[in-house]
Amino acid sequence: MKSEKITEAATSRRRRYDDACGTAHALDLIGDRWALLVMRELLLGPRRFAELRADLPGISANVLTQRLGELEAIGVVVRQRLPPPAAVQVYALTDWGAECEPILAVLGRWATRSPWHDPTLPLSAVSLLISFRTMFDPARAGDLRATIGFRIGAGSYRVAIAAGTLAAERGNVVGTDAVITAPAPAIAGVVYAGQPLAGLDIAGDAALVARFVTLFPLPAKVGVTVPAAAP
Amino acid sequence: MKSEKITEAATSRRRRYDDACGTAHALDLIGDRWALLVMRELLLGPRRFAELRADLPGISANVLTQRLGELEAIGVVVRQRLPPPAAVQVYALTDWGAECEPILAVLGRWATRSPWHDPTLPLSAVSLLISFRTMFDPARAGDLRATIGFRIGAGSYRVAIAAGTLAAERGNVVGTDAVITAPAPAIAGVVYAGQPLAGLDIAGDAALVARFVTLFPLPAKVGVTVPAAAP
DNA sequence: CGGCATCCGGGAAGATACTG
DNA sequence: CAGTATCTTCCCGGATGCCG
Repeated sequence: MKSEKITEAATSRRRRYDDACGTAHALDLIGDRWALLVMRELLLGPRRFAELRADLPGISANVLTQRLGELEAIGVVVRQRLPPPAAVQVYALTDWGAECEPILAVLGRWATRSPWHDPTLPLSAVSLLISFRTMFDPARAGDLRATIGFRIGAGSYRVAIAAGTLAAERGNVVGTDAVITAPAPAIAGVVYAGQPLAGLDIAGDAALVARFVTLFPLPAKVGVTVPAAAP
Repeated sequence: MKSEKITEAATSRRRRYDDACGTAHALDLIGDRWALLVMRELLLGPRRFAELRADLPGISANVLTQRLGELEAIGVVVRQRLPPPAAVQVYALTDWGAECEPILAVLGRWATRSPWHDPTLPLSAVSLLISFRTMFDPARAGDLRATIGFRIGAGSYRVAIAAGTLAAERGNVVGTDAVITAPAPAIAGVVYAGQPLAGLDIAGDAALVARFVTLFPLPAKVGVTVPAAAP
């Protein structure tokens, strides 16, 4: 019964591009609305249904259920039941699913050039951390070596910079050089919209944080050359 | 009047993600059905409406009209009227629009690992040429230096390989070391599905073509570990 | 023929309420 | 908390027709 559903969802989708192009096939697999954003929210580790719903503003429960089922059917997401006592169900990316990160990175970099991109909209913690991976500029970091902890809502994360590389992951903040406690949009406002550092709760090396927030330059906006109608 | 339509289409779309994440904004801009594939068809130069429709199997005229209008409104496509005598209208990518190529490349590479990817489906000439850019393996090319011409339907293209780089563009085939005349799916079948070279019409250096078709290895398929239902 | 508007049917997405 | 059921909205796709 379940296997029928798997093959049905994976192979005989109603609306598909009949195209050998890999791009078209990718869109057949993960081109549905919300699909890529669900995968984004799983990039830093397994999540529960309610967490996903809370961090995907505007998704409805039935659509989330449907997307998770389809992503599971194509082998991008697996459903895991944690062992007792915490016998809750979580969703995780498969290895192949996790390989979607370059897709998110390239899409994000392309879109930050858009004249309509608004970095002050709501933002999930995972989005922020992944954006650090995407937008990190090794040249600006130079030989900086530091770790910074983040407390965002109920979650904690750590970012390590060393030898021109950046690692961002879920984890506790003990032993980091500085700890930032703030909502994700507030941090994004400082890093990506030039808002003052004063809005953040910073513990530890404040000078380090002041430098950290300069390591993620946005590409130049495309000129507002939207073709106007000829008079 | 036109400007109203522009701001309407670009800023007040009905169904949008309220998310500062760059990926989400990219999907707001070019996440609609067919949008990326329309951009793909323009990557090798301006095209006319009927050409686009012919190379996007299954798109309907009104959807193509709508997509082109939206892509124009956001500044990704421009409409050009060629000067007389060939006073026809063509659609072209803007500079920003052309920067979508890494998106197509990354999506395509990710999807070729799919167990359901079928390289024998229909394929447009542009898709094939762009796939050469995406899948080219410099290590396999070594110090090969060659040019190959393609006659696909009514169009002609040329691929130049030198110093471990590949260039693929529209252009005539004169002066190339070999010329392949065949439909795009037939060429794709040889390069990506291991079909015999015999099916292609080859003029010039046949040994070069035999090597050329080995320069585009596909990544390993993901194991068929689609989670089965527990018995 | 090229491009666009309009109408219609089907189906996916969105919102809300409800259940184990 | 983790979904399911139901209803509405609206996008996609196909057909037709208008107009240059």
